[in-house]
Amino acid sequence: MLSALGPASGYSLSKRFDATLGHVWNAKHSQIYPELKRLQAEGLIEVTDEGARGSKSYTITHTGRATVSHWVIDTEPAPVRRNEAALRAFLIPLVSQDDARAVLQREADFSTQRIQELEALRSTAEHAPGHFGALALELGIRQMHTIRDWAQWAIEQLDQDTNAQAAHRSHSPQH
Amino acid sequence: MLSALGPASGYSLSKRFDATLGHVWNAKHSQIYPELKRLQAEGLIEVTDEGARGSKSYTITHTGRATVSHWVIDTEPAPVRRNEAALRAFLIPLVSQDDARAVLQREADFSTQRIQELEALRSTAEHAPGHFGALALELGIRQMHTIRDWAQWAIEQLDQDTNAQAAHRSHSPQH
DNA sequence: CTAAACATGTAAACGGTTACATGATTCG
DNA sequence: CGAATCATGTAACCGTTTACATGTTTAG
Repeated sequence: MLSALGPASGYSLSKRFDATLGHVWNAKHSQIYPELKRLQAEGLIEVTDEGARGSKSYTITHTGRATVSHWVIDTEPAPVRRNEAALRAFLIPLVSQDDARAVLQREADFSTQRIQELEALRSTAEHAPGHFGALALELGIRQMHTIRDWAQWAIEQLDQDTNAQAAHRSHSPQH
Repeated sequence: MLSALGPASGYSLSKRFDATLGHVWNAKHSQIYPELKRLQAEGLIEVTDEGARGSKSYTITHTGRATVSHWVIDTEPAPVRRNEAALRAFLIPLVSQDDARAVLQREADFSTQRIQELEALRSTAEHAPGHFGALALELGIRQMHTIRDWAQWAIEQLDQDTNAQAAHRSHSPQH
């Protein structure tokens, strides 16, 4: 984050996480402060200013920037292995048809809400095309659309299964 | 998993994670064995059979099944807070245009490969419509499509930006 | 004056991964 | 007979969250 958005104190990094990066990667202040010390000890960042109320401004070093670039370029994509929405989907057959519909509808509603929040962000200056976060924000929005569409599709599937079974019963009522 | 796919030993659960649920939620045997003991102590599962080589077959109890259903129905969706693809996207402006293109292309290629793997799964009996895993698999496939499409869109964006800047330079060459 | 915001830290606990460790059975 | 597979466990470590803890400055 220091490499992308410039120098900051632990406190303002924490605010940046809440505002900008939170939907992509998050960190609490209790993780940030020790991490800043560790990065400083490794020479990847340095204290460049000390302001009011004991605040310290950290700036990324040349080595630090190189390390981040290297990570971006050389890290190979890995499949996500913690997908809570999909886990619930996996277990859906355990619950009643009505409960299943409700669960999926809640997922769809939640996504709709997130889409609105993220699209509001998109019109801010920091997320203009070419800026840090613009690509990530676009991906976030698309992923929310995907979950919403999937949930609506899944509800239709449930209903079709029900109708198909009902139709089958009415055609062969004795079996 | 015991509630969805029936009784299993720690070893076979580990195999099931590798085969079926891995792309959604994963667990290693070192996590599974202690967890089975914990769930047993809480009365959510029980040992129903002891086979060869000291293998123990665990079955979900009535309470266990109720607990899982309750979790599925009552857990509200939470925004994902660890999205490595999006994090890389966020940091893309740090690297050169060529490197950026390569990173995005790798992401697209990786997704294409995953799509093929997951679609191969879809034609298996366990993933037929209405079965455990069918909805989750569909979501997984759609999410991979989303990343692939997004990466391709992002590459186009990069190229358009370059062209626009080149055009701008050629129209006002002195500035 | 006091509540909110600014600002920084530490400790305990938890979930998960990696590595260590052991032994039984089957297949070639 | 030896390698692969079946089968179960523990220990150390790491990243993260929750809770604890403290002090300063600003705005109403």
